[in-house]
Amino acid sequence: MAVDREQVLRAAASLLMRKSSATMDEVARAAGISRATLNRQFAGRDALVRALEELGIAECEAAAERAAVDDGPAPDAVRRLVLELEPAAGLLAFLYSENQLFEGEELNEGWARLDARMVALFRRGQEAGEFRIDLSPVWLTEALYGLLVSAAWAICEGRVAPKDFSSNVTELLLGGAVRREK
Amino acid sequence: MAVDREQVLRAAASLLMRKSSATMDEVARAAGISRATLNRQFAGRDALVRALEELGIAECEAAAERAAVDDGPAPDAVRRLVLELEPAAGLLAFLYSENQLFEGEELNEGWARLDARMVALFRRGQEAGEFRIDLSPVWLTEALYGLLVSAAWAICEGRVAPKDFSSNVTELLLGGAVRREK
DNA sequence: ACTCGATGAGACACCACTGTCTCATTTGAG
DNA sequence: CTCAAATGAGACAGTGGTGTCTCATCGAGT
Repeated sequence: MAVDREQVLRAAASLLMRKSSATMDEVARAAGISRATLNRQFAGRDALVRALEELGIAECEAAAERAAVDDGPAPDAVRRLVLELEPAAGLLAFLYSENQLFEGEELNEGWARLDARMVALFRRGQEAGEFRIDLSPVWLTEALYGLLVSAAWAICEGRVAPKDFSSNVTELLLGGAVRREK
Repeated sequence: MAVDREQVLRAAASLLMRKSSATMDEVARAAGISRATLNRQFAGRDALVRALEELGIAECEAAAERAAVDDGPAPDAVRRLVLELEPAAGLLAFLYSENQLFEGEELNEGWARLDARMVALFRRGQEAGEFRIDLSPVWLTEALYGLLVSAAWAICEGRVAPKDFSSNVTELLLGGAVRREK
């Protein structure tokens, strides 16, 4: 009987990704519960969004863990990371558009941890001579987020095939659009 | 005396990029006019957003025109395009997060025109052997938008230097992150 | 069968934002 | 200067979403 909190969060994320202005009533309906129950679990819209933020951070950190981003060649680590991040891309896309979170000058320190991890990954690749040094690790991190969001959106809109998600992001991020002579 | 309509739109875009949920009153204040005047020029928030959309499309098309995206090598055309698109990146970032526009299943045909133009550019590059063919033109177009928005955001947040805007976007989109042997 | 906790449905007041109105003031042209 | 148009400030009700409440129902464990 007890509502599965995480399942509610996933339904909310799935809906809010497509319609960020969805009503609490719509969210509840999408999760298959009543508005009353939704409010019992999350005290207000803010709390729901915060919970989604926490979930997003947790999923990203879990993905980074599974991908073992600190091991092996950096390009391979990026490939593994994107692969593991794919299931969280939709949630990430929602949080990305929710700039309200960062408006309150009080951004969750989880993002800082994640950013630091990503930046370290790209910096490691640069120091190993695998990544070019004229693109800052910070920008590469931002670009990774941007590409993940773009890919999630494009798939959601049906513009690109879901199966191409990770290869699209990885190949563009690492190799770029220009044809390379081997 | 007559309020400069375009100036109002720019102020609105500048504010809404940072706070997409800004009140009409906040928008008016940011534009240096009263709410009454704002409502006299744009009949409601929808009209304002639509006007911003039109402005964004017009700026992108003007940029594509100035960049002469159909002339010369495709990679150079992309470089010129990004360069010309830089002033519109902020507005683009706002519109990008305003998925409401596309929610109403009635997307402005201007976007379709722009998309077609971008897709044609990337396809041209592929057919000339300049771009790799394992990344679809549609995805490259989406990625270009995503990188533009990411760069605009990163600069707005102070994470990357404004002067690196075009090189960051262009170099990553065309060359990727991996170091290349010349 | 009983009971207790959780849920759904609905009602309710509250609040912020919106759109519109009025009126005094300002601006610019003739 | 004079006047008409535009603007700013404020008031006003309407609206949609929110948070809270009550009450009936449901379901699982005893």
